Amino acid sequence: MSTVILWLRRDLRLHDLPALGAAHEAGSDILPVFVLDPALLGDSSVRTHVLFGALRALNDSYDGALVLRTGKPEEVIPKLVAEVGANSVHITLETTPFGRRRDERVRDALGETPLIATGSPYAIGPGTIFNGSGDPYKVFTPFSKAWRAHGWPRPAEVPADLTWRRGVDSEQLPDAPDLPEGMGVDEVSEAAAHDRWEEFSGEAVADYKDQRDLPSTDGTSRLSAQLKYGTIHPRTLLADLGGREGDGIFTFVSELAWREFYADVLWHNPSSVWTDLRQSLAAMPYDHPDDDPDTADLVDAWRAGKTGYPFVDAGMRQLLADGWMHNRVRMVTASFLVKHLHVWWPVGARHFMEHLIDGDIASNNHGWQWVAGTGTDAAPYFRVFNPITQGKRFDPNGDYIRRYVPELRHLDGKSVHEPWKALDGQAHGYPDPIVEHSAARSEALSRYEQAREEQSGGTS
DNA sequence: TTTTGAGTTGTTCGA
DNA sequence: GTCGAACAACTCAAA
Repeated sequence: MSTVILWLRRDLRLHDLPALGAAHEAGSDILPVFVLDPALLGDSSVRTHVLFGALRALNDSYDGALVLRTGKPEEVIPKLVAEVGANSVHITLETTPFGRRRDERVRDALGETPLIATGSPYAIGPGTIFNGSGDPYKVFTPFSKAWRAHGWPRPAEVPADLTWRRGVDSEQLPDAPDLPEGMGVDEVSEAAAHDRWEEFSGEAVADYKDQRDLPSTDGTSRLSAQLKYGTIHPRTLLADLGGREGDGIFTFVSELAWREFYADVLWHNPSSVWTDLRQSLAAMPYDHPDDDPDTADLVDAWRAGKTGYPFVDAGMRQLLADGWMHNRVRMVTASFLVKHLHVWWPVGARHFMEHLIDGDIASNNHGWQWVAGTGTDAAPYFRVFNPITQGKRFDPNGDYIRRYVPELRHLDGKSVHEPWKALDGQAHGYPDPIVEHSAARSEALSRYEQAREEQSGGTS
C-alpha cells in the first residue's frame, strides 16, 4: 500500500473534511501532518496556545497518527514526501494571501508530486460567486442573496475504512506559550465545537437576532475560533439548520455569509489585507503612534482599556482577558481608534490579530476597513459611533462593563456609562476620558473633509 | 447602454 | 421624552 499525505492547516477535524475523502480515494494509507511554521507561530502567543490544544485533540481523534514537523513547509513537505514515498499531498484550499503564496512555494518545491486541494474553509469557496456581469460582488447584500441561491454542498462523510500510515517519526508538540495570568480562553477542538454548536443551535439561535448585539449575554454562537481553525465547518452548521426558518436563523446564516463575503473580497484583492481596499480616503491625515509620543500614549491607553470610556475599555479588556471580544464591541472599539484617536486602521487590526483566538485575517482586516470607511461596502464617513450611546443602548444595565472594569463595580445600573457624573466623585483608579467625544468627532469629520478635497483635487 | 433603486451594525439636532 | 430629517456623495447590481 502506498502513502498519501494529508497536510492539515485550517481544517483540524475528522468530520466533514473533503480533503480526507480525497486522500482516501487515492486508495492509500494516509499520513496526516501538521507543519509548525515559525513564520506563523510568532503571530500570537494566545493563538499558538489554542492551536496546540486543537492539535492534541486532533491527534487523539486520528488515533495518534498525526505527525508534527517544524520548519518551512516548502522544505518540510517535500522532505516528508521523499521520506515516506508519498505519491500525492492533499490539502484543503487555502485562500489568504499568505497561505496562497506558501502553497505555491510548496507546489513548486514538490515538482512532480501533485499538491491536490479539495474543499475550502468555506461553504462556497472564494472565487465561486459572481454577479450578472461576471464580476465579483462588492456589496454584501447581493452577494449573500447569490450565495444563498447557489446552495451549499452536503457535509462530507468520514471514510469507513480509513487506514493511517504508521511508524513515521513525529516531533513532540512543544509546550504551549503560557497564557497571561488570569486569562481564560475557550477550548478549541472538534469536540468542543460540536458541544457548543449543539448548545447554541438547540434554542439560542432562535433568539440570535435579538440577543447577538448584547455583549452581557451569551447570545452569539462563540464559534468564531472553531471556524478559524476548522474544528467545525460552516457546511456542517448549514446542513444541521436544514430547512429551519426564523429571524434568528436567517441572521445567523447571514453572519456565516459575511465570513464568506470577506474571504471572497480578499481572494480577489489580496493586497487589501494590509492596505486600503478603496483609495477614496488615501489622503486621510492620520496620527501615527510611531512618529508622535502623544499618539503613542493614546494608542497604549486604547490597547490597555484605559480610555475613560467604559464600553470601549470593557471591550479592550475583554480582548486581553478572554482572547475574544463581542462583535458589537469590536465595532465600537475599532471606531474609537480610527475616529476618536485618528489612527490608521492597520494599527488596530494588528493588535486584534495579536490577541484574538479567532484572529481571521479576512474577517478581521476587512471588518476594520468597514469601520474605517476604506473597505467594500464601507460605513459612510460621517458615521462615528458614540461610545457612550452605544454602551447605553447595548449594555443598558452596565453588566458587561462591570464584568470587565472592576474600578467601576461600585457604580449601580446605568450610571456606569458616565462615571464622571457619579455623585461620589471617587475615581477608584478609573481614568478620565483621554479625548472629549464631540471634539474628537468634529476632528474626524474635518479630516475626512480634507481627505475628500485632496482626493478630488479641489483647492477650495 | 441607460436608468434606477439600494446600500449591516449611526448620531445629532430641532421640533 | 420622542420622532423625523439631515448628514454626501458614490458605487454597485440589475432591470
